[in-house]
Amino acid sequence: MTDQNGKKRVNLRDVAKAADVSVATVSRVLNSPGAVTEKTRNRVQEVIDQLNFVPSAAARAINSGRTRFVGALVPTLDNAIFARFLAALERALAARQLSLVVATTSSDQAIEAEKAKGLLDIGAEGLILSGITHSAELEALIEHTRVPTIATSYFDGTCNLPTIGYDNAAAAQIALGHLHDLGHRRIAVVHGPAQNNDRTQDRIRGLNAFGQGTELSWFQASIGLQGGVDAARSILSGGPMPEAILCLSDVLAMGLLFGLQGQGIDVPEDVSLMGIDDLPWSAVSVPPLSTVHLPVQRMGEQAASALADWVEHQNRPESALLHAHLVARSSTLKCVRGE
Amino acid sequence: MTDQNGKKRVNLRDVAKAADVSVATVSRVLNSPGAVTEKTRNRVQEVIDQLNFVPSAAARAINSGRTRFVGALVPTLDNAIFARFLAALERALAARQLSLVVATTSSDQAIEAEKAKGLLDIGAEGLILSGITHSAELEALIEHTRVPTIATSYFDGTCNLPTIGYDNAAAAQIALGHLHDLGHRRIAVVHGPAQNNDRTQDRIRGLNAFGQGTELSWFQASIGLQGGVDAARSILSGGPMPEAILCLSDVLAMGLLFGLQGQGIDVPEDVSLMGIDDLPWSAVSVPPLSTVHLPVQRMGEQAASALADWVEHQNRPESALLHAHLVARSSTLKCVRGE
DNA sequence: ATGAAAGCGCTAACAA
DNA sequence: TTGTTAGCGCTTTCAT
Repeated sequence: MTDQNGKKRVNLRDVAKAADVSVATVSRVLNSPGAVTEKTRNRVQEVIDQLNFVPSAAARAINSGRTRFVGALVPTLDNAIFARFLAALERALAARQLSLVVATTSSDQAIEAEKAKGLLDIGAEGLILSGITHSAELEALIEHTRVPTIATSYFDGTCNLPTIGYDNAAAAQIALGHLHDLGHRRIAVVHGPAQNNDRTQDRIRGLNAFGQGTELSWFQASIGLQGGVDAARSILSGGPMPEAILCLSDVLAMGLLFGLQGQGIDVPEDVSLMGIDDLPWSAVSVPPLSTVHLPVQRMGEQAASALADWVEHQNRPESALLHAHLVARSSTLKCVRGE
Repeated sequence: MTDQNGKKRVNLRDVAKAADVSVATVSRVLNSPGAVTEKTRNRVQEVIDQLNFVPSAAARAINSGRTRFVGALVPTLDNAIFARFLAALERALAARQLSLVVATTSSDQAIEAEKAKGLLDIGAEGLILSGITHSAELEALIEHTRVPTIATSYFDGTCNLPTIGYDNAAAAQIALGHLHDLGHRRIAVVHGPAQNNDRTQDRIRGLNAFGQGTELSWFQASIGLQGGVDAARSILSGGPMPEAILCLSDVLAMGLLFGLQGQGIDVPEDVSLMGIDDLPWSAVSVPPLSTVHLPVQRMGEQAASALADWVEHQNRPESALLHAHLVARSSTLKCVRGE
């Protein structure tokens, strides 16, 4: 291979020649230094440094079958929750000498399958997915290639794939439980598109199973901040004001907060507001947002170490449940009925 | 190479044998289909599909020198401005059959250099950097390997590297100009750590050059939202209230907004507030934030196409200046002096 | 402990 | 148009 400029890259043979050893020996000092005399090893290493030799990843991959990179498929980078997850994932992977190739799916299973195939085609040794619901093609692809794959943001001990994540239904129930404890019963629930999002579906399922005399009204918002803002309008124009609003994500809650404030509604005096995620801004908004903390950073770290271990030592990990917990701040207040 | 399971992957030879042609012919239908009879081509293609053959990226890379991926180095994923940029970049690269490997630098030049080297070692064909200030090692690395590299978020026609970005000094001046037009003179400027951030340095430089009777007081905030919140406290306790506050990023402005509101200060009645970036939330906050729109999505697209063209056709791109523009919303108000 | 040599899967001359 | 064959840079037996 020649560089784009023209002078060829230093290769094993060059090093071997310069160090007056065989290519095998050079290869050894690279891969199993213990199998080489210290004297030889030092000499070779010196030449390597001097010649600025970097083994070709491609050639190495072709022989060892290892490419040292994995792929992650997330719905979007435009939501801090995924960005935070990926940041932690990338950091933890890098510590294990693995690179991360990121692909976004726009929550579209067809795109997801296509990009996953693309990642595998270019040699990804493992895959990180979001959620456990995927297209038949993707499932077949994983089944067929047996590529180490971990589903995240979702916990399901019975899933074919190892899952590392939280119990979304429980997280939603924690939120609703908090509102319930404060005495709220008539609660508006705002969620994003549930169609292709099993995390959202699960949260909805969790709320429906909650019971305890709660009276839930449902609002589906479009994705992102603006969806929350619009939902505020829907809620305000859609009959009596609920006692509390539960958003199934912090981004939505932020939109709601702004939407309500824009209409002169005070949170939490006029209505309690809750989110799920615990993004950085939730701690500092005015009022600070009560929410359910989802341990996405830990999820990133655990997914990284589990996938690394699977890829390197064929240890298929067990699913891991990460605990979500309530973060009660001041956007929720005890319910005072009949003013 | 055998798969992690054990059955070996289908290779060119298998296909050739099954289709009863030579490996060269199979290679041709893959790479220059025009050079093969339609009849042969179809037959081979059929076998390829049937055997589910996927060419080995590593083997291809070793011969062609192409790996079809590039690396991007950003300070963090934890700021929407970079996440948005990367999202656009990834999308545009994918459209050109290039994958994106993301690495974060924490705004540390040593980490940046190290990760850049790692990316090159694994075969990155091109690099996207943030800003134009980098460690000597990284500059030497780029110089030496001649790897196509584009600096973003910064425009500098005289830079060694092609830059694709906006004029940070001008962007800051647009913001200050807006405040000036509204009659504000005593203005607090809040910026993040400038040490390793040439974008911030440039914005500061731009403001210093503005003149026109403005009286700037400077506040350095720590990174992120919390930095903005803290800065609000500093400003409030640090002497007379300024007429306006100019934040050198929207994240900081958001922190400021919350910090001020938390102290009972009304924006924009008590003080005008401005940001730079134009993140999604800026349009919907209460009040909506006046800011300077930085075209990061377009930057992602342009960087992708420029880098792709460079990598594929050795066309080194010219630097491109993307225009930032004022987005006046309601967080800024005409200055009323002496109440 | 070291070396020689046989591939890994593919591309690209060169021949036919 | 198609086939033969020589590598690409490395790892890995198998000898020595």
